[in-house]
Amino acid sequence: MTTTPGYDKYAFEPFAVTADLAVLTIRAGALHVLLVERGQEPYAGHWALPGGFVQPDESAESAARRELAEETGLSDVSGLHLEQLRTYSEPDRDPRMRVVTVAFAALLPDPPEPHAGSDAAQARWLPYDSLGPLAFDHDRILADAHERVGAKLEYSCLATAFCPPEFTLGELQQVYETVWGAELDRPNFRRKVLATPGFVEPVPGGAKLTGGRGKPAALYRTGDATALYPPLLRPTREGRSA
Amino acid sequence: MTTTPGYDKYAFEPFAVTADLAVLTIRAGALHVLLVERGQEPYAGHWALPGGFVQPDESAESAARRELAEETGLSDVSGLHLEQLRTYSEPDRDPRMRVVTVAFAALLPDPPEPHAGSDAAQARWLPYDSLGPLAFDHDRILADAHERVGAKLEYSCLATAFCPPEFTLGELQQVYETVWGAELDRPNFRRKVLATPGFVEPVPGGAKLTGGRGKPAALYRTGDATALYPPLLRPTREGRSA
DNA sequence: TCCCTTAATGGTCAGTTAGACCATAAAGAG
DNA sequence: CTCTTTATGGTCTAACTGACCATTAAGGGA
Repeated sequence: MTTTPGYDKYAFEPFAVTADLAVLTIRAGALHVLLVERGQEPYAGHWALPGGFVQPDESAESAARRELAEETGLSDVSGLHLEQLRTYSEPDRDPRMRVVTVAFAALLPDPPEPHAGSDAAQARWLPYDSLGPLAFDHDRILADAHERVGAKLEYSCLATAFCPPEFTLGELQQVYETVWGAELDRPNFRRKVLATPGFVEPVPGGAKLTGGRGKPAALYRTGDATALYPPLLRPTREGRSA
Repeated sequence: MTTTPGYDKYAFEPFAVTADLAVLTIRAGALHVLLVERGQEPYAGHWALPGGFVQPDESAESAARRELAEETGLSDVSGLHLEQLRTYSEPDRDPRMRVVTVAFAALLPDPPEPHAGSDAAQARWLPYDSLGPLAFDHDRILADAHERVGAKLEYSCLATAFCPPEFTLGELQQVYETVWGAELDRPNFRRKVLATPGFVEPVPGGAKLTGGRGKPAALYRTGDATALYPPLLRPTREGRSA
């Protein structure tokens, strides 16, 4: 197995391939991530993104969805939004061996209590802010996931993936505000969402009443649109084009 | 080496990992792709994206850049834009063995004549339109590359990566038109580009004269901006939000 | 040499959109 | 019963886009 470039083009080193997940949700108005506590070295005691090896008969996407089901304990993850982020392949990302990781982002509506994986690792929802250093390069993967989701909110109808089947426009707005870390004007947000055909559609004859302290809000469901055109741009960030 | 999910989480199958490239350029107003002709089965005689195995001491990015240098014959590829697209890992994408491919898109200004790789495979620039079926799932990879680049032109200053060090606004506009397959209004395009600080900056005291048949165009260089805000959106495509 | 064509550049004008903001309605809390 | 809270509806203005016209400056051909 030579490593000389160009010497034998078909020499190759077998790598381990894993699928790791940045599972995001919004709980109590804050972005939360599903993390597992590592029980062994390296990074014993550190939090890490859930994930596992891709099996011979499955794609990275299949592996990610399987892991998602295992870690969240959800019986049906087929409808959840799962998005491939990118692949991390630096030679020294895992001190034990050469591991190539295909990273995914998953978006969940309500935070179900996490299910302890079969490896007995503790799985918990932790707030995105106030996270210590994660194991391996998972800080970077998580940051990439955050940035990707934030960007996709601009030009896609992805935000409803964070919402339960029926939701109010206030909840939808909170998704944007939480992910972007910025406040939005409520009437303007409302105008934009309702002006986009297929983003949301009103629930036939309902309005949410109890819990809230103010005027009851109308309930909406996810529409059939996937793209948001023109986009809903994040509040101006100075130096964005620098 | 078990494949039973959950049975032994740390069982893993070693995979071959390759980095494949969609090298794009614009030649004579048409989008061209660098392809190599396969000399052996499977897909002997078919065109394929250039690529190769990731070596033990390099990341997928390094491998992609190395392949890029080998296939194009360029001595310095360090300044070229290289972007990771996504990873293709379906179990049956290569009939010979399990191969996981990290795909990249590369953007080149002027089309240098391709360099025959060390495996003696013929490498050629072929027009993006009028391509027959490619080997493996490279059709899909190439389509994904096209879509990604087209999307990034909207909200980034990536277009100059297709241009030589000094270029006219007409050339820059042709990049957009070629990738998007749509015509743009010249004065409006000019207004937008010049209104974005750092997108392009004028060459100190020059104007392009000869070759062209009309009024000589001013020359510009790539600016220091990377993002385009607000974005330069593609002409309205009906059903975009459906 | 003198048009004619071509392409770059400069400008106008109206429709659309986004951001800021005010006003009203409808619930619960005290 | 009034105050607070939240949803909803509406206005107004600046910015931006898209369509379009005008002018300038080159080369080509009669």
